[in-house]
Amino acid sequence: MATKKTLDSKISEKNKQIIIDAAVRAFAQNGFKGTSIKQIADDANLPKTNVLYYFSSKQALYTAVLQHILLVWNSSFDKATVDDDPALTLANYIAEKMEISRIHPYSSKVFAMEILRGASNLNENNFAEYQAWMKSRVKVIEGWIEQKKIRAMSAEYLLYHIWACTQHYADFSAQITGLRGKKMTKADFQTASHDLIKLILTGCSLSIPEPYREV
Amino acid sequence: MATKKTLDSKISEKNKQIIIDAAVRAFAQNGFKGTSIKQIADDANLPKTNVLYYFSSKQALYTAVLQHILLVWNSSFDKATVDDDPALTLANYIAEKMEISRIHPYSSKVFAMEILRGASNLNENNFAEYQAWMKSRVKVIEGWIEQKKIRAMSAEYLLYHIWACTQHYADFSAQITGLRGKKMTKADFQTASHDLIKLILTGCSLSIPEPYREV
DNA sequence: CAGTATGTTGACTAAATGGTCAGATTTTAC
DNA sequence: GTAAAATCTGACCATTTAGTCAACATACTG
Repeated sequence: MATKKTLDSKISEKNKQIIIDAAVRAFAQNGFKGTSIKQIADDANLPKTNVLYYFSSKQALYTAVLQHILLVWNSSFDKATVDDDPALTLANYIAEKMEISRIHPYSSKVFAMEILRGASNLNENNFAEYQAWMKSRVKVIEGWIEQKKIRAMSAEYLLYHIWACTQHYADFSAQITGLRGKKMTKADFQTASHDLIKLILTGCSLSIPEPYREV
Repeated sequence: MATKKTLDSKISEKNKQIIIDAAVRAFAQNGFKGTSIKQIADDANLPKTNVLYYFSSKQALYTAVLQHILLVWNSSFDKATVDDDPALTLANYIAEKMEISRIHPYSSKVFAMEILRGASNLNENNFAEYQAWMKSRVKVIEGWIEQKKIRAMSAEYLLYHIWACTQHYADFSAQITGLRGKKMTKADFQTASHDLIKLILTGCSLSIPEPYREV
């Protein structure tokens, strides 16, 4: 009885991962209701019943997908303090969020859809954690304002605006691609990222830190 | 044969409007696949078959909803020229888009979902029109830059950022409500709007026009 | 007012799909 | 090596739902 019962076997863990990856793509493209288990199973190269062996229902799989997505979304800003430099901290945060949009567009889309639909699948726990994060981050920004390191403004709205802009590049990629006539490359993301950093930092009356200065 | 065949009767027009309104709400909350015709019919207080009398299929109704939404989204910025004042023009545009988010949150959500899912229901025509709009608006902003009325920056990304922030207040309202513990009031929207205008205009090195100065 | 066009509706059908179950196969523990 | 646990899978079922149809009702037109 040395190994814990809850410790998943290698094979179980591997298959769950394959299924979740397929599910993220499918949910992002067709939403919860619009995605069938069969679709996910086909994409994962498994029979439908096998998917249901690992996840007892479509809802359970969807919940697992959401939790999985939340795990990925950590950033250095989570641990920033009032003693850090606001310009560099915010610039790094924006750059990291842009990179997440570039690398995990499907995750971002699933999350966006979940919020659009009313966030009814995010549990109390998720929200409590989120609220605590928000409270502490707002406090850091307000500390910067008190120290006159950054102009007076609403820390809450500032965070919303950073999220909105950075996530836009993942969530609305179809629109952006349609308007430009081609997909944004890695280099385009770099340009957009620096452009956004300049917009927001300048908007906060901060000067642009060295690593983000060139456009 | 005086009246055109295509001219809808009063009763037809009225019912179509009722159905579309119900459909916007339903699609925003459950997505295309997740919404049943019966749901829409119930919400519109009509039998399901009656809905199918006016719209030959769910897809046709959805397409009509999208076209209907696009109609609403005009703004004074559409007709701005390089001779207009950039600060006031952009501030007005942001304020208008914020107001649309406040008043038509369901429309914004349906549109966002459509883009998220790949925009496959927006036809060539829609996109061509959109591209033309974009091209002409970028030209205006670049004109301002040439005249040194506004700092050098990417006009394209600026527009994306304005859309992202303003639409965020409609599309992500569930998240915002969850984080604050209560829904944003009209006054909150006003504050957020002015806050955003200050962020973006300052970010463009523009001073805030009189009507938007107080926070 | 007669006849046609428009609008309304319940009954029905076919397909899709979430989920169950029982039995077969493979892996793991001792 | 053997038994138990974990994994795999096809057959099956109940439900939901988009869309059809035919009959009936109302509005419009000359």
